[in-house]
Amino acid sequence: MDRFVSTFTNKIDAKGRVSVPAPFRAVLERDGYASGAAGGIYCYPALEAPALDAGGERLAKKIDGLLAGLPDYSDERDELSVALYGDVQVLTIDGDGRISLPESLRAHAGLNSQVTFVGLGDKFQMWNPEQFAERRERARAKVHQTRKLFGAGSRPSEDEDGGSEGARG
Amino acid sequence: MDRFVSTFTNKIDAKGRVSVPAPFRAVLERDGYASGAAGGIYCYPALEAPALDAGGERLAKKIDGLLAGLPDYSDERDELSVALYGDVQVLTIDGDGRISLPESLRAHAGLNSQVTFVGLGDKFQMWNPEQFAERRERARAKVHQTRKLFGAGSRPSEDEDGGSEGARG
DNA sequence: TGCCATCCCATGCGATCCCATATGTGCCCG
DNA sequence: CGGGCACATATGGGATCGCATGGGATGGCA
Repeated sequence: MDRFVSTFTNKIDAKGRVSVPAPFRAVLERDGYASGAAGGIYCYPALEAPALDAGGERLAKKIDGLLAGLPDYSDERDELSVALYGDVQVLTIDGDGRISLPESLRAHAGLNSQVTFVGLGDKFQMWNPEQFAERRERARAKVHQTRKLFGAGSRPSEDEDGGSEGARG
Repeated sequence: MDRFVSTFTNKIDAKGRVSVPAPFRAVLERDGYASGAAGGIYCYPALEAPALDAGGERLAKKIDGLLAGLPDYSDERDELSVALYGDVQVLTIDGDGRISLPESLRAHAGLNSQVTFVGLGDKFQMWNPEQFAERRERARAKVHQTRKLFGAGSRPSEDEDGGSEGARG
């Protein structure tokens, strides 16, 4: 597997450390992260949410690509550069698969005792569990509506609930 | 055969494990699932039914397809990703053809002692047997009615036989 | 020299693997 | 044509491994 999927909630211990979910670590290793050695997790405050974005090399390259698409000295690029690179922290995973989150990052996401890791494919996010619960509800509602858009065009009978009666051949 | 068809009902054991019907396993293997190795079953709560949707690589690609059209760092994409990837669990099939269902998934589908596997072609669903029975009754009634509209009332009572399509009793 | 970050070790719990068993099915042989 | 044997599947239980988590030790930096 090579994508970040599903969600996990882990504890922050007294020293500010938190275990990175094992499946995510596996993805990071495939993504060029040499466990215990050089490399690291790129982590920065999410632009529009009280959460942290994080990922490996692939994420770093994506950010580069995003900036590359903008004219060199545009305001937009400067803003994005500052917003993205400016707050990036390179986190290292210790021998036990844990990272320690700097205070500045914890503050942005409102992290105190627990962290919810949310897989988003190319990257993952770290949330305060409660705030994430809200966000998830919104996201679900949105998918609901988006799905109808998709379903309308393609195969109306194949998706979701109507399918149960298709069991018999 | 390369599609999920028919229905099977298996037990959940004390550890929360349940056997994936052998025919479904066969489909999964053709779909890129390397038994015992990397890969897995992608499983998430169905949006409009108390059931779980599940499938192999083909299903995963479908999910990717939904996101493919959206710009990389838009808020919209993040939101969709949360709902799509965030709720997905990657289940691994053990050496005996069983998966173990996490509590979060079991809760959504109301699964306790038994699971009804329902083939839907590209994917399959997992239901609480009782809830599925209800759902099927409604569906059957609907079909009946629809048939009358078409004037195809040729075999009004013989069709469904109330069969015991479950693998075992 | 004191504080902070990293590393190492210990532990409990849950997940995974492996083996055993029963039952049903298909096949082969008589 | 019928009985028995071999195989596959589903299911239960025990053993083992990995992961998350807590605490102590060690080294670097101020």
